[in-house]
Amino acid sequence: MVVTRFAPSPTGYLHIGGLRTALFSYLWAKKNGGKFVLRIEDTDKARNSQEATQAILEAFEWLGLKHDGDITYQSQRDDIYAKYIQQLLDEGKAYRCYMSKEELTQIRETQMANKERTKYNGKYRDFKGTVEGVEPVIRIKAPLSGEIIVRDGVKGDVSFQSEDILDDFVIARADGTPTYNFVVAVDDHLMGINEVIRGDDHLSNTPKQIVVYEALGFDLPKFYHVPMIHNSAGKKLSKRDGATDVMAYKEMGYTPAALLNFLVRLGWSYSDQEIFSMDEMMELFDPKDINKSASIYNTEKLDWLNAHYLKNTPNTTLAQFLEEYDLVLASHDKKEILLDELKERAKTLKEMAALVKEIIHTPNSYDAKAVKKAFKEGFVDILNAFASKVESCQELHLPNDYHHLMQEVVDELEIGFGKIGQPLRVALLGKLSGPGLDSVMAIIGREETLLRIHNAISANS
RNA sequence: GGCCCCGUCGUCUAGCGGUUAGGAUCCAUGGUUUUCAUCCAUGUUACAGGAGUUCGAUUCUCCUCGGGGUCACCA
Repeated sequence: MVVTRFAPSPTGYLHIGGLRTALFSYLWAKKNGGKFVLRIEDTDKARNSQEATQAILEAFEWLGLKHDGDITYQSQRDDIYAKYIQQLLDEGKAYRCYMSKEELTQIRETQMANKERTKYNGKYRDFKGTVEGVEPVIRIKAPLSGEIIVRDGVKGDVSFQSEDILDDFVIARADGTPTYNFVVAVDDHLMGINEVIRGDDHLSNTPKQIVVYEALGFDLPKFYHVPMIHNSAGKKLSKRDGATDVMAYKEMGYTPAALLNFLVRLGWSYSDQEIFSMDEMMELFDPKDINKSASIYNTEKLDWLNAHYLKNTPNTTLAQFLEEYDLVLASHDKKEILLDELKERAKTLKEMAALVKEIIHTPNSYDAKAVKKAFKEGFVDILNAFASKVESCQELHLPNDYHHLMQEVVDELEIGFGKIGQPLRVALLGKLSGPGLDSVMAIIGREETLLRIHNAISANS
């Protein structure tokens, strides 16, 4: 069974890049009828917070990504890690190192001055005694030479020379807490994770983790290192790059379907297909089709996708989404006409909410340019002619009912459609752009239509 | 700097030795629409450079250049 995982450190909100690797992991597990588990990497007590964990969970909830089983918190597994550390100590695969931080720094500085790579010198590798007054760290015995090959499902086989990249790295700090590369390997194994999909910034950590796997006698999982998402400057996307908080996309009015579709196509493709429902993603996603190169984050396509999904969202769902924007449309008798009209025009839910408000609220001002263009000589007569038709007609419900009245005015006065359309538009909406007027009038109704026409005439003549 | 990864339109990408190098987005133009948007049509734009292998390289190899990642008692 395929078991994948998402393993964030809770130092902030869920970030767009993290969400993408989470999505890839989720899809791959689901496609294979496997499990997608969540592990919170909170071993750094100084930097992580409960709120951050909640923020990540909230984002998952919004997007409908469900993890399987209980969440694993690394902070609650100290005894497990201690056991494996002791095992390595007992087997002579790890040792206590009494080097002071000062001495370590000293060595590093010397190495840097000599333009050598910085590495621990192995001073305590074979040391058996103890040193008074120093709390030791525990280091793992890493191979001094030889080759480590990461068999990566995205990048192919990547070969590292031990002497280039390894030294006896710390697996437990002086205070006894274990370090990242150690716990990742232990937990991935213990949690049964056999397919690791993560950012390629971890590729160079992988040899270290392999050292841990091998020291403990664990089988290696399959690795997939997915390329970074870069900002427009070509650098790794970071929190400084503006909208990287997943929940910010909710506020901006994007739907989960659009965001997920956008992200799945960033670094992955399935021939020419652009639109993927969740079901299609689960059916078609395969990490072997992930791109090798980094992609630049650019939301133009997200806007297009969002607009696409809005057009194809049922009105009842749309009405629910819009409740986030203080719009209660459930009881509006013309909500179908309203939403049908607006979902073709809005790129985001936020925009759509604003458009709804523009229609249902009586305009309290008129755009100056629009007034100049539309309220030319004779407009009062035209509007009055139309208003009297509306007044004399009691049964007006559908856009077509209003359209007929406009047509009659146009025919009787022998004018073009624009002659009535422009002033009527400004009267109804306060500006020269917007949805079809017949629909607008059907939505706001006969009384409101008359009110807006009269308001416009008295304010502008 | 060492090590590692990457390099097709502005952007997301297809391509897996022979293609007029395809799609999407963006942008521009035209059409539809009383307006704006949608929608439809059309168009501009790409294989980083250089050697080699081959009858033939975007595709394989090497070098150069460019970009990125990583080098902690952070994760």
